Amino acid sequence: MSQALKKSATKATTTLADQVLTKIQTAIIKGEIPHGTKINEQELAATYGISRGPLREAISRLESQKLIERIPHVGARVVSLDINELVDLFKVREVLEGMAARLAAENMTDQDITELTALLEKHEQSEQLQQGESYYQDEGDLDFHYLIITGSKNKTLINTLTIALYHIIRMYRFQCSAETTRPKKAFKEHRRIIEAIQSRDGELAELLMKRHISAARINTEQRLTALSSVEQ
Amino acid sequence: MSQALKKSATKATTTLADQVLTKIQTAIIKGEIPHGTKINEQELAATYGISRGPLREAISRLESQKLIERIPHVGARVVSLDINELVDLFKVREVLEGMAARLAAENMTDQDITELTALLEKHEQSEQLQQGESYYQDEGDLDFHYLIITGSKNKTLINTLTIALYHIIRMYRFQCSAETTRPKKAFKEHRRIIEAIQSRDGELAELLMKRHISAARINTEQRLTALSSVEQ
DNA sequence: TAACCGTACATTGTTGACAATCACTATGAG
DNA sequence: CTCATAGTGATTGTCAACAATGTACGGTTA
Repeated sequence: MSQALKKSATKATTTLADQVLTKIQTAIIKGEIPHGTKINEQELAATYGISRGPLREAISRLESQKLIERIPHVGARVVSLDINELVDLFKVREVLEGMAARLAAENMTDQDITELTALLEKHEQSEQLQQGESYYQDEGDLDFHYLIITGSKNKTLINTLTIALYHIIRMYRFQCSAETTRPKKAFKEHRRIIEAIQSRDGELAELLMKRHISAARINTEQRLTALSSVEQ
Repeated sequence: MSQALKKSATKATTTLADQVLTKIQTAIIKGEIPHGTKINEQELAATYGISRGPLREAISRLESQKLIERIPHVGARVVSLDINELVDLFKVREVLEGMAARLAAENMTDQDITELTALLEKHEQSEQLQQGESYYQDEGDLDFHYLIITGSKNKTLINTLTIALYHIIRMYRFQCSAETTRPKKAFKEHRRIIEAIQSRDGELAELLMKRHISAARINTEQRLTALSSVEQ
C-alpha cells in the first residue's frame, strides 16, 4: 500500500529538469514558443518557477533533440524550420523508417501487429475529427510511425529516430499540418504497409514506407515553396 | 593585430564545459576510463579542476553522444559495449553511410574529391604504422568515412552520424582495433568507393559502402562472439 | 539464520550569488 | 555623415553551499 503510494509519487518526482523539459518541448512543438525565439534563461526559469540550473539542463537536452540551437556566451534560440534542412531530414527519414519497416516485418511479435492494426482502426474512426485541423500528437504510443519504429527492435535505430529526428517532425506536423492535406492517401498507404508487415514481407514493407515518406516529402516541398513564393 | 590576437584567444576560450568535454571524450574512447565505470561528479570535477556545474554540462553532452548513460538520482556510467547493440549500430551505419556515399558522389566538389584522394594516399603510406597497433583517430578531418559523410552535404545526415553514432564507433575501433585485422581488404574497398565517387556513380558508391560496412560488421561479430565464448 | 526495518552516509539535484563575456548605445574623430 | 571606440547594461558561464534522494550498514525480530 505504502509501496504503491511511493511508486506513484516517484513517478511524479523524477526531476525538475525533466518536468520542465517536456513542458518546453510541447510549447515549442505547438508553436507557443515560435521559431527563432531567443531564450532568456532567467526569464524562462521564472516562468516555470525553477532555478537556472535545471533549466539549463532542460535546454541542453532540447539542444540534443535539435529543437534548440545554442551558441556559447550568446544564447539559445528555438530552431527555425528551413525548407532545405527539412527536405534533408525527410530524406534521412525515408531511409531509416524504410529500414524500420523492414525490421518490423521481421521482428514484431503478433501482439505488436495486433496493436498496430488496432491503432489504424482507431485512426479510421476518428478521421473526421482530424480532417482539416491539426491535432497535437502525444509522444509515442498513439502514433503509427512510432509503433513501427519501436517494432524494429533495433535500439540504435529507435534512439536515432525518436530522439534526434522525431521531435522536429512532430513540430512540423503540428504547425504546418502536412498530413491533413492528403489524409485519405496517407491512410491507404498506412494500411498497405501494415498488410506487408502482417505477411512478414520486409522487402515490401520497406519499399512502401519509403514511398510513403517520399510522397510526404514531395508534398511538403511543394507546399512550402509555394508558401515562401507567396510571401515574397 | 590585436584582432588576430583576440581571435586566437577566443579559440582557446570557448567554455570550461567544452574543454572538459573533449578531455573526457578522448579518455572514454581511449579506454582510460573503462566501460561501465561509475562517474562521481565531485571527484571528476576535482580531477579536471572545475566545479560541478560545467562538469554536469559536459556529462549531459556525453549522454547525448551515447558515451554515457544516466539515471536520475542514481548517477552516470560509461556505456558498456554490448555485442547486440554494436551490431544494431553497424546495421544503421550501413544504411546511413551508404546513403552518404551516394549523396557524396552527387554533391562533392572536385576539390572535396581531391582531398579525399590525398587522404587515401596518406593512409597508404602510413599503412605499415597502423599494422597491428590501433592508433587514436582524431575526430574528423583525417578519417575517410568522415570526409564522405560531410561530403553528402546533408545536414541531418551529418549530424546523426557524427554526433550520435560516430563516437561509439571510434571507441570500438580504438579499443578493439577491428580495422587492423583486415587492413588490406579495407583499404582496397576504400579505393573502390573513391573511384565510384570520382566517376559520380552514386548508386555504385552506395552499394560498395554498404558492403564495406557490412563486411566490417560481420568481422566484428565473429571476433566478439569468439572472444566472449573464450571468456566463458 | 534470514529477512526486514531504520538510521547514517554518500551522492545527486537545486539554489542564489559572483565573474566573464557579449550586445548596444553614445560619444568622438576623421 | 560615417566609422571606430569606449562604456554601460544585460545575459551567460561558473562557483560553492543547501536540500533531497538513494545506498549501505547495522540492529532487531520472526
